[in-house]
Amino acid sequence: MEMVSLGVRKGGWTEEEDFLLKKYVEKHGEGKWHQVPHEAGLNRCRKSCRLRWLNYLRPNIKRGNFTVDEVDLIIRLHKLLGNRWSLIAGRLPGRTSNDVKNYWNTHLHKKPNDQIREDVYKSEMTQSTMEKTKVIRPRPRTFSKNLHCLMGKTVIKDKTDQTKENFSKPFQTPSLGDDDGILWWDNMLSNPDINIGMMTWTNEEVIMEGGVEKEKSAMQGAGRDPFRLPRRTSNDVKNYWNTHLHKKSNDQIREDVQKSKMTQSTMEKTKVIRPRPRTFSKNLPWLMGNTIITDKTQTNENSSEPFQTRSLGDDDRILWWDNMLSDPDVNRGMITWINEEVIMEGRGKQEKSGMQEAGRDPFKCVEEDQSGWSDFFMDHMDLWDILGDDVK
DNA sequence: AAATAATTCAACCGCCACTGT
DNA sequence: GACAGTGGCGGTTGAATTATT
Repeated sequence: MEMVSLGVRKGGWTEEEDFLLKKYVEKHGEGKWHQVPHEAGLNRCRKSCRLRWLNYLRPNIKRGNFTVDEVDLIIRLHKLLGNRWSLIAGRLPGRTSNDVKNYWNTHLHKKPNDQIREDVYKSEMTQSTMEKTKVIRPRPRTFSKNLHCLMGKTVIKDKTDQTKENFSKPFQTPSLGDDDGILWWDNMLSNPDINIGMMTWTNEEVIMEGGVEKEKSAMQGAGRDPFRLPRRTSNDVKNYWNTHLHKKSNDQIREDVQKSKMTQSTMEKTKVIRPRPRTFSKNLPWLMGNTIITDKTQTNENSSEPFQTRSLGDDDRILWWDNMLSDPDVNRGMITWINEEVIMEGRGKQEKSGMQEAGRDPFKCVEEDQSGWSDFFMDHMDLWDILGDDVK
């Protein structure tokens, strides 16, 4: 895992490196990343430092599963913005663009949207075994009909009937086949062309062609080149490699290990921080006999309070898990009025090429004292209606 | 229990836009 | 205008973990 290229460390970060980076950024602030490795005493490239800070060390990063509201917002914003993950993440307090991107790629990209919603909702219900979860819908906001970005638009009612009267209820997934349903909901179906059958010998031959040395390059090539193994995903190929082909070159691998032993022995052993697991298997031996205190469920009554972090005790084996969840300052609440303001303002200012023309962020923040501010606080139009209408 | 498949997510890579010279 | 340095972003990878067979 650990690699050294041109003297710069790669791979997982150690606690020591994290400490150095955090210490440096807290003292000098973000930015000037090219100086960070040298001045912080890190043998890392600037990009690696920046990424580690933004995605992991930065305060207020929100951990844990995405809520129904967050997923809802991701879907809508993705419909609006495409793969502009940083922009989408900017509307999800505490979430990083990497998290959003990963979530999209692993949960949302291949599933029908109604299935996504159902899954997330079920997941939330399951997680809350101690008390029932009340899903808090983002507060519907009202906007002036005179708002420049809304001029001439017809406001479409949310077909799920999520009105002011019932928005605190769990979201009702629109039934399948409801052709009067939410149209924005429908366009994210998975690609039916994916070959889900067994890996054939022919494909194996493709990989094996040319002998062991070519296996690895073919493996990489296949992962990157869709023409190499049509309709096979990189994951298919990877798993096939791991289970069928990898073992065949064990002798070669052992040789390589032997050869590299000399080099490895000179390398300093470091304690790499393992990625945090999202879920635990009930059968994990080190969890046996341990009591897990579940998250405090967020309800209407306590929605203003910070979440209670998971408490797993002092066991060294799970201490790191606790550490990763320990920041109580995370904004776990609903989308804020400011965020909605930002979205609306951005929509109004979009031009044909406005997204790029205006820089990477089409959403310009509006200061409270700027003109037009008060226009936002008006009649009965809610953000969801507007976004839903707009993305049709 | 072992093998296999699927999932997760931190990290890397390459590209692009911007800025200064 | 050309070039280099930098910051930022999205696409992708791959090890580890979990789920399923």
